[in-house]
Amino acid sequence: MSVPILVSAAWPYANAEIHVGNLTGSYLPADIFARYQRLKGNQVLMVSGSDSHGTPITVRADAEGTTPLAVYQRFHEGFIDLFQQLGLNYDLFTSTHTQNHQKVSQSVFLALKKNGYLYTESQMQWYAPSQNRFLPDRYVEGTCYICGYENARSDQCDKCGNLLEADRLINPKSKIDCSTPELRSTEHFYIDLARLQDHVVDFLKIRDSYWRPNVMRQSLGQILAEKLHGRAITRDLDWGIPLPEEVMEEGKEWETKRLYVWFEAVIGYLSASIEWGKLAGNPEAWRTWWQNPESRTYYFIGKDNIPFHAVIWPAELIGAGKAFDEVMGDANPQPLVLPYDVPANEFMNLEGQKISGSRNWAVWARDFLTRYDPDALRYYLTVNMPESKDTDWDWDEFYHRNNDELVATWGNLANRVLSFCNKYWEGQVPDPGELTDLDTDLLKIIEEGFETVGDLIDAVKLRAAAAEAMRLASEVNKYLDMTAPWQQVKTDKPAAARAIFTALKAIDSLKILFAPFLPFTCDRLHGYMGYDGSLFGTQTTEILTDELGQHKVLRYDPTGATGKWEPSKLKAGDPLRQPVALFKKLDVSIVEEERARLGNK
RNA sequence: GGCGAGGUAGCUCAACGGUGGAGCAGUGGACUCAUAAGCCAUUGGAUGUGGGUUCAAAUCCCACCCUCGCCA
Repeated sequence: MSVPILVSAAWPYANAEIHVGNLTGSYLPADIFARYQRLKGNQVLMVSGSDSHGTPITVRADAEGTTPLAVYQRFHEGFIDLFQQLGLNYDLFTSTHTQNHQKVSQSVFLALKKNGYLYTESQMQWYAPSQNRFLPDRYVEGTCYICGYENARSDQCDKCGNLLEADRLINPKSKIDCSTPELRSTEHFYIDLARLQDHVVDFLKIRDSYWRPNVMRQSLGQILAEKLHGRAITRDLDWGIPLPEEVMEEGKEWETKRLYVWFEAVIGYLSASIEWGKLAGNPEAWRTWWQNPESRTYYFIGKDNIPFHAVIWPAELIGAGKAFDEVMGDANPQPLVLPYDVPANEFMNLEGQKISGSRNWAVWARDFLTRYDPDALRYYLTVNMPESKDTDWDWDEFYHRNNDELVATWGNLANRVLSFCNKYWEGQVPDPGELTDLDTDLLKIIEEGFETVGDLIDAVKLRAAAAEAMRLASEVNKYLDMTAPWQQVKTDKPAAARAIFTALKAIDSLKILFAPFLPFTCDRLHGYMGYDGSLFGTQTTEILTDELGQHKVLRYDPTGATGKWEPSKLKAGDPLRQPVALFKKLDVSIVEEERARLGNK
């Protein structure tokens, strides 16, 4: 039975490079999970994209003297480059700056409106007559009316720390042109979360038994403590998604407003699924994951995003419901599937301190890959993944994990057995004759790994799953020491053949157990074991054009993927190839070299 | 100052109500197929401090101390 599984990975915000903490927080666990489910034969759809709207991007564009579009595109292309290098197999990695996403977001907006979950309200906001536009809070500075500090932001003073009432700021100035702004009333749409609260609480209670406690605490716990209240979903800005035409016809003032980025970015999971279907030539395909009660949707995110994915996004889905299909013009409207799990990770620190891009206290992923291999990074980030609490990236630990576990336990195991076999049986799997209990016991232990490792991945306990696979590799090393084929080969070659056959079969199985974590090296090992073709499909990029311009996407082509989550079927006489070491042993000097890079710009 | 997370073997972390574990490091040993890798044995612990609940607490409750983060 094949289950539809939607793997949603957090949308990286397109105004900064990706560091190792971002990877281990959401993108990497999503890929490991998706690869496992693909090997299992489930119907996997893994989607994400660049979050390309919002004030931080306009601020950066202003600072660099360029456009928000250029800022977003530069980082977006960097993300795609990184994800290819690291083997993150998105079925579609797109962007929120597409015509498709715009239409889907507007449809969710209209569906919420149709169901009565939107209302409008006025608020006072700084307006710059010199530019004919409203200014976001962080664009207005002035003198603090409490402490007299001259560069206080309009909403808050960095000197005395007080929250300020915008209309009492002394000598307000626009940060853009130093002109004097004035307060004007502006009207916005709000989502009526108070009226959706009961539905959201029911949704969360059903999932209480299997969600991570930290996620439950920040969703259900928070709601029960503080209640939900309406939240503005539009703002005065020109970079972002305009309101639907139906709304703009209601009044000219709506033409200058955009959807708030927190409201539309999460809709990306839905819009990307729809875009993927169109690209695959099946525009209805998205319904398999979004309208099928059997479908399971997983959202891999960092802890900073919990309220948006565990509360607000479900509220949007509940509030839109069948009306989404109606707005999109479908004759047989169906409700939308709510999140099955939100396995949010905590944060990864770096050498004992919080990662900080501005202080260059970070290990940048693309920079890392110029010196080390992707599987070495994937392994260390997996065994040190912050699944239940913050963890620490430590270069000395990276060095040890790489050399002592990846190289010594697993890589060396594959290498020693393949080399030995090539030496004495001329590159063929030897005929074992009849297996002894010792042999079948080992093979049984390894076969059980497909259950134990698989169950752990299913439960999104990835670090435990990787540790279990490594433990099984250790079992094979023990078996080899017990049988000692290097001695047997001198006195009893059939016995040596039996041991090497058994070890080869175990390694062939371990190759699959490790594949979700270490796809590059497992694919190479697949070749050394004599197979043609690869375990997984291939990644491709494409440039697409729509009314908003061009956007680059990363896609996944499953054609030619031969990997299956099942024990080895290797048999006597199968040909093998000459192995090359799977992993690079690192010199201890890298620890100090890498530490010296930190904090320097 | 408020909120949150955490303090378990030298290091990184599991156990989260029922005899304190793993990996690495350390020590001793046998082996040599392999990237001087692997294997066997073994030394390390008032689970931050003090109280409480319980037949039973690293685990639940309270106070305090320390670390880190977020907000201020």
